[in-house]
Amino acid sequence: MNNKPVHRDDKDKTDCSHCPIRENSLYKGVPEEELEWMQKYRQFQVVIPPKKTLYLEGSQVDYVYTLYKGWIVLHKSSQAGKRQVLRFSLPGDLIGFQGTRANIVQHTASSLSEVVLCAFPRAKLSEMFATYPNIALRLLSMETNDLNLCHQHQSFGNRKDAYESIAFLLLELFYRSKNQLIQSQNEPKNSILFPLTQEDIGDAVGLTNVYVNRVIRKFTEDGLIECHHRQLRIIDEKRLSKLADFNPDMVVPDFTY
Amino acid sequence: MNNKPVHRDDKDKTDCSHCPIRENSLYKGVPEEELEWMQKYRQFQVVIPPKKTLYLEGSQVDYVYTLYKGWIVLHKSSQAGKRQVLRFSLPGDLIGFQGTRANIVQHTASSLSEVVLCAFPRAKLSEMFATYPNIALRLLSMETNDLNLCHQHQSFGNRKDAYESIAFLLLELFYRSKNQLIQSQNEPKNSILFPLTQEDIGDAVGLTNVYVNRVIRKFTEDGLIECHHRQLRIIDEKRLSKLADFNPDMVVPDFTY
DNA sequence: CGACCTTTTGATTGGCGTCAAAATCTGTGG
DNA sequence: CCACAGATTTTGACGCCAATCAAAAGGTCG
Repeated sequence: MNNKPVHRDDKDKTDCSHCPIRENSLYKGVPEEELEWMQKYRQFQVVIPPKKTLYLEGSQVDYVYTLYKGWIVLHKSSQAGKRQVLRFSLPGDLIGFQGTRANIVQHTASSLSEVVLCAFPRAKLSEMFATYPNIALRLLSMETNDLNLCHQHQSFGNRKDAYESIAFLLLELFYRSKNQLIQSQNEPKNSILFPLTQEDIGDAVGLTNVYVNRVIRKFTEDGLIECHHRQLRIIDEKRLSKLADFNPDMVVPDFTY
Repeated sequence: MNNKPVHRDDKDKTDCSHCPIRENSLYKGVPEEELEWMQKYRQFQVVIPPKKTLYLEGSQVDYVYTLYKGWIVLHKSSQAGKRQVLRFSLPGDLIGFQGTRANIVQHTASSLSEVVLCAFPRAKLSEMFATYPNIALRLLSMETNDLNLCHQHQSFGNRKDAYESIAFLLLELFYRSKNQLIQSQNEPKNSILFPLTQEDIGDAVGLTNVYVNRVIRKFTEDGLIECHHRQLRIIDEKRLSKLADFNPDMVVPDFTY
């Protein structure tokens, strides 16, 4: 994987006015005049090939991104070289908001497939909040949803076994993918595009790729799922949900404001 | 543990104007006029004895709380009855912001010691943001800090072993406690008040109380810590930090705005 | 002082990691 | 369009960290 952050030298930047802003949940239900204001500040579009780094842990990120197309993985690496996946970001998600002083981020963001993002300058956040306070509430809601999902992932630690953890993750991604405002066309009802390797799954739930493989095979043999060619099909959703102690409300975002 | 949420019937509510608002990090550096406005809306103070529930997973929480005194644990319980600790909240922390539609929270908050909280009505958030946009930025920063801490906790899953996880948690709590704006008096430099049981620790890092005990004993024998009578003393901070792959920046909040 | 909670210790078990190697897939260049 | 290199998946054997079960000892509070 190429570790050099993208668009440091401002190439790849193109106008993003053609990205349908309405399709991002951040703007759902926002009055037209607010949208026009937002539109003005969405500075540019970024297109990244698969397996590239959007930004690195410890680097300064002066933009907030909305993911328009493709999957991104947020992760951290330990001294020992092990990787912890924090979250898989799907189209419609907000990325790069978790900066602290001087906009330093604490995690790395990498593309899993080809991705398209729109960038919004963080420096304008203050102005935006002053002009449209409701956007602040909305952003807070999105952060809250992120935190709730993160809490779910924390619970991977005390689940019964590897089967439960992996089943939960698969269902989570299935439902989040189906819940996107931006829908892929020509996709069977029980199937989604799925660009993860078994190692990605392992790094998310805290298992080795070898053991993940054994579990996935078992699920396949038992007729619960099919997972080939970057496509995930949930065959027996009911049984899988029961195994995972899962229900969709646990992972689908929910907006207060 | 008594599972009935407190102050459902509005007892225990007293004026909280004597709680020094300046001591909460939410208000650090906020201009005097904004503070006065905030003060007006802090509705009441809540005092809770140890081991009581502030609010239950799935219930409606119409207030945001700032913790003034004592420790609180945020946790979830699985079908299997196992408990996952999401976070220990220390004085100065914001609690109960993670509500979604209709202010339903996804976790339970319980007191570990006697706690004192100040409550702010969520219904006033919108008004507050419109009046003082900078408070919105500050709240977002606090949420971001929470999320970063949550990401650290996610990484308990792929740490080398139990020693590393527990060492990290102890150091985290030590530094967060020392970093509080509200300082306990008469406290030795290398020691903090520590109301957790070994079972609490286990539920946070994903280990059994039995194994936590073995690790803590080993740390004590090796002269790394002392932990008796609700008091934690870090004896060999350097060695413990190395063992945990820890540095304070990982857990101490950091405000952009 | 007695009931309950928390800590401590020992023996046994098993889920998952580790190591290794083969099979299959994917994408890239000739 | 095929060939080849690297990435990913698959399979097997073996070992260990931490879970589990059980019970005793120490602490705490009414």
